[in-house]
Amino acid sequence: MDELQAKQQLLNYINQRISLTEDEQQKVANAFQLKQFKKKEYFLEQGRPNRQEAFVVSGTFRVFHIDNKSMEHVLYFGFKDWWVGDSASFNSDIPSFLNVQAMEDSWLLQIQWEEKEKLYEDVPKLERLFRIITMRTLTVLQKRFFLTVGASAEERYLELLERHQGIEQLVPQHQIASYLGILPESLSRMKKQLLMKNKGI
Amino acid sequence: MDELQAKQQLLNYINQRISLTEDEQQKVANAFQLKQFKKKEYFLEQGRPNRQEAFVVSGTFRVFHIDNKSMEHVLYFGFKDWWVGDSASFNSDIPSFLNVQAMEDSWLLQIQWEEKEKLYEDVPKLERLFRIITMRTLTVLQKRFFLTVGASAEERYLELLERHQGIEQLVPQHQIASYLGILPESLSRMKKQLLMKNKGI
DNA sequence: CGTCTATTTGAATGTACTCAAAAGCGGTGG
DNA sequence: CCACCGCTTTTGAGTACATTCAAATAGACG
Repeated sequence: MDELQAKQQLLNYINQRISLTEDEQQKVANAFQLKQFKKKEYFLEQGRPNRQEAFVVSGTFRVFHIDNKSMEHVLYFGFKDWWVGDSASFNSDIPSFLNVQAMEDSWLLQIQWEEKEKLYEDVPKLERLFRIITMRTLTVLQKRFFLTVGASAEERYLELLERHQGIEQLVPQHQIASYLGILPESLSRMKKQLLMKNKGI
Repeated sequence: MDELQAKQQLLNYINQRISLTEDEQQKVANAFQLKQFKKKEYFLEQGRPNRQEAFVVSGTFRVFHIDNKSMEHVLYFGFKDWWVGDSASFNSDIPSFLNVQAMEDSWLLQIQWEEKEKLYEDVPKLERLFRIITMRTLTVLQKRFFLTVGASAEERYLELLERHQGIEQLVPQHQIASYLGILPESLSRMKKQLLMKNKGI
C-alpha cells in the first residue's frame, strides 16, 4: 500500500464534500499516518483510553462492544472510506467503549487527537465537514435503533441484505447475527425457514 | 414567557460551551424565534418535510417514531435546554422520521434551516459547537443502543430511573414503557415483580 | 491430516407479547 | 360536589419468538 495513494484516497473523499486549496490538502495529508492492520489485530480496544480515530483505506473492520454478560454486539462494519473510532474516548481520557478489529489484512489512515485539533485550527472548513459527517452517522444510528426495537429479527436480516449486498460473502455468519442482535443459532434457524418459504413459493 | 429571557437562556447555554462577542450573541438571538406549544401540540410530525429545529426553553417534549406496525417508540424526552428536531429532515427535504410533541404547555426557540445556515456563515464558531453537540448526542444514542440490545428490560428500567431521577413524576408510565421498548402491560408486571423482590429483602 | 472454529440441529425454557377484561385515576359538566 | 367518561394501569391466560444448553456436522487453516 502506497502512502501517497492512500492519502489521495482520503483527499478524494474530502473533495467530494468540500473544496480545499492545495495548501489545505497538504495539511490534511500531513496530519494522518498510514498503518497496516493484520487480520484480527485491534485498532481500538474496549476499556483502554484512546485518542485516535481513523479512515479506512482498504480492508474491513468490525466495530463492536462487549456487554457485562460478555456478549459481543457489532455496531457496524467499517469498509473502505468509512471512519472508525470511539468519539467519546477520542475527545477525552474516557476509556473506549468500543472495539475496532480488522477482519482481514487492512490499512488505516489514523490521526491523533492533538493533530486533529491542530488541523481544525489550520483548516476551519473541516469543522463543518465533520459536523455534517457526524450528523449523517447519527441519522444512520437512529434508523438502526428504530429497526432494532420495531422490527423482527427476520425483517432486520432482510433489510441488511438489501442495504448491504454481498455482505454474506464478506462477513462470517455469526458476526452478522451479532450485528442483528441475535444468536448464531437463531440466525441459522431463520435462514432455514426463509429457504423453506422461498421453496414453497 | 418573556422572549428576551428565553434568548438569554439560550445564550447562557452557548456561553457555557464557547465564547461569543456581543455582536455574535445578537446574531444568534435574532436567528431564533420563541413559540409556545400547548400540551399534545406537535412541533414535528412524521412524514412531513420539515426544515426547522428547536431549543427547549421550558416544558417537556417526547421525540418518537411510529413504525410500520403502528407502534410508537420514544427516542428521548426533551427537557429544558435540550435540542429537538430531525437532523435528516432539517438538512434536506426528506420527510421527517420523527415526531416531536409537547407533553405539557411548553416553549421552544425555533430556527429555520436557512437562518441556521446564515448563522453558520456569520458566526463560524458555531460549526464547532454543533459538531461537538452532535458528537455527544451520538455517544448517548450509542450507549442507548447497546443497552437496548445487551440488557434486559428490567436493567434498562433501573438504569433509566438512576440516570433520570424523578422521571416517573414527569412522564406517564406507558411512555416510559415505550422508551424502554416494551409494552405498558410488561412494565406494569415488571414493577410488581420489583416490589416483591424488595419486600423479600 | 488433525485441530480449532463455525454452522446446523434438537429439546426445553423464558421473557415479553397478544388479547381480554377489570380496576384505578383524573378531569369535565351537570 | 359528585357522577360520569375516557384514559391509564393492573391482572389473567395463552402464545410466540428467540434463548439456553447440548451435541453433531461442516469447514478452514496450519
